Amino acid sequence: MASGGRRGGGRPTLEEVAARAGVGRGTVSRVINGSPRVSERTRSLVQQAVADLGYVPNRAARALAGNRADTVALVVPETETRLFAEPYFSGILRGVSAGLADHDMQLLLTLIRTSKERRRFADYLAAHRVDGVLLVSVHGDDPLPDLLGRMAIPTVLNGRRTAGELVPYVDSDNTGGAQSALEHLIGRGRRQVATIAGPLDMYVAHCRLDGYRQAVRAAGHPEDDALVAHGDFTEEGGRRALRELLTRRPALDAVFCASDVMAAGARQELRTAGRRIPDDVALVGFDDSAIARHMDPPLTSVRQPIEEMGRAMAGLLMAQITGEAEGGGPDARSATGQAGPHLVLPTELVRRQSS
Amino acid sequence: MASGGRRGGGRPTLEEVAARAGVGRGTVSRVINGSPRVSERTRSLVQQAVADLGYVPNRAARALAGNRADTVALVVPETETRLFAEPYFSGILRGVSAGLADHDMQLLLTLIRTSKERRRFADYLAAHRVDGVLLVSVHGDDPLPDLLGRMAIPTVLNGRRTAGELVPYVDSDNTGGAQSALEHLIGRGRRQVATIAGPLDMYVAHCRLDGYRQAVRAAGHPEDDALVAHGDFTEEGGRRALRELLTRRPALDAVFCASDVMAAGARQELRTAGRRIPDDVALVGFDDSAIARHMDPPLTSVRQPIEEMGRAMAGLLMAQITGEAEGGGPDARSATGQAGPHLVLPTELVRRQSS
DNA sequence: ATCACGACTGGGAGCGCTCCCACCGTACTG
DNA sequence: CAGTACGGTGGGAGCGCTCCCAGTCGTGAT
Repeated sequence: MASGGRRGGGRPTLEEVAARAGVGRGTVSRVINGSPRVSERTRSLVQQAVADLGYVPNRAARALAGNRADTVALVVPETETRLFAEPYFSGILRGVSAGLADHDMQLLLTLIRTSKERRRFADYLAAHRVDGVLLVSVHGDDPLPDLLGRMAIPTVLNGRRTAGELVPYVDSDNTGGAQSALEHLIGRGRRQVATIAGPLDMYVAHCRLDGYRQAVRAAGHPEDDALVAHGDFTEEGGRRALRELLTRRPALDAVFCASDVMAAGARQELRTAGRRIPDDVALVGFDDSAIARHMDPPLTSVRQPIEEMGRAMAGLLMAQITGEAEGGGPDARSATGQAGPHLVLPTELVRRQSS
Repeated sequence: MASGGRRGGGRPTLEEVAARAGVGRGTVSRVINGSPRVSERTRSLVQQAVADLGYVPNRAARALAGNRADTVALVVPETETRLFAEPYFSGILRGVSAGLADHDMQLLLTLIRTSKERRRFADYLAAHRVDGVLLVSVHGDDPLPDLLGRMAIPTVLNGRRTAGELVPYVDSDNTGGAQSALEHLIGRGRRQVATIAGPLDMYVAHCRLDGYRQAVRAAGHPEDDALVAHGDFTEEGGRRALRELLTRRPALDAVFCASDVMAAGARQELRTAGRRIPDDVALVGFDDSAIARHMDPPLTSVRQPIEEMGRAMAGLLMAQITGEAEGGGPDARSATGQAGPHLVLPTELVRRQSS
């Protein structure tokens, strides 16, 4: 009576498909998994049976027998509220999802709230619940990437922690993006271009500041540290930084902000100070978020190819999982403790009325 | 030596824990799953062994043997770009994740890209062995919820499709939110309050328009259909709708928009028309998104308790899965045509300078 | 002391799949 | 014409767990 599964009422099993096709279990498995060691005739026989029965392999059984999971985890530290307010996260998600779909991989989403959860997460992984991990928004001091490395779990970071990142990663060209913003500003005749940089313990902030400096130097402008202020990627930080800048260099005629949110803060402060945008001061942000489009005036900003980054992350991870050497990485190899494969995607300046 | 599992080298199994604790496999299982039919002494013995060995149950094995998955899927139609541009989605995600964490459930994220994928989705679910499904942003004509119902897969919707929604859902009080916005506007002396409603094939748009109408009526204002325009929740739609309104009722002194994005479009058009906000025309949006905070002037908007909605969805789903609602709950069966359990959470008006 | 009856406990029987080895026939080879 | 490769195939042996049925043991009633 109560034989058979209770829920999902009797989906066909491998064995049933085999019986129907008049072959053995092993053969069906081979067909399902695309093994070449099956004759064409048998293959189509099996495929017919699969179609007839509407057979779909049972993931749990597969995972158990195959010692794998067909699942990758996307790990997000929830403390990163910044992340959540932006389309950034959604874009990554989208790209990852698209990149994974081609491989019939599931996407497990893990928000890490507390350090307790972080510890528990290692156990999760240990229990073989995922074949690989994608890490979003890792800080320089995050032990997770290295932990994963030690456990030999394929990992890909979104953005590197330091210049010499060893774990495979996908990043956007932050330095280049900042440079293009500066070239744009300088090209339009701005002489005193200030910048509101992010906190330097974040590598991404470092890069953007670097791009700023390089462009200033390349243009032959004097390098003036008084034109550099730091924010914490928040609006309030942007406001504070702009007040500093205005105090130190009242004659500045352009500000490059390391994020749109800080630019929004800067804009408010500029208006308060009676400066017109872009007439008196040109403003450029970074991220090309919704804020940029809706700001008044609309904000020129550096766009990252977010969705592509997600897709690239999925690709890099799959390459690791399937063990391919993968010709995707331009220079680096994951061979011998050297830098793993990585991708740095180009950014693009989106010009709007603020500059 | 190299015997045992190939990857993640030999995590302890139930059997090993049993051996160490000097008990049987079944007993360990009982302890792990919190069965009461274990003596206190044995329990602590087992717990000690679990701790010593760092045992973590293998999900795949559990899923296979127990015919369940300890996993729920969050399904998002990717066509809803609107969803992705907003913190809405992230908020839901956050709430769901939090609500699920208490139950040790995994969150599987599924973006549905094409209608082909949508059709295959049933198989997908069956094969992937999901214990329940959370559906975000379902349209009125979406067959998925009913399909899931027929397959007896626990489901919770985010927002209902129609007034008489049969599938369990969590929604916010859209009608009430619109009402509070209108009361606010009318309370501040606005006489000709227009609205930019959403497309009426979306129930949420219906509700917000309803709230508008009810409040207008309650205030004793004349019901003027010329004060109602429709947008499609996009910025351009908002612009177009506002132009219509301005043509029909040049003397309007307030606009309630069914979304912040449409409000952003309306704002641009108002400015183009030389109307000052809020002096000439007060503007109120819905969603309290990032745009609202950064708009110029900052936009008064109706906030939904997004994260709580996510949490509530998780809770409702878990109740279904564990069977708490499956006979004892309020009209649990959706198959019988009764309304399933649901929750409608209150909204809150966030006042800013635009009104 | 005997019996019945719970409270606990051990372990067999799978869940549906992959892995892998033995095996089959056939087409070559020497 | 035996010998030797193979491409191709069937099915046994688990993967680590849950379910469930027999025990085993104490206890109270008779």
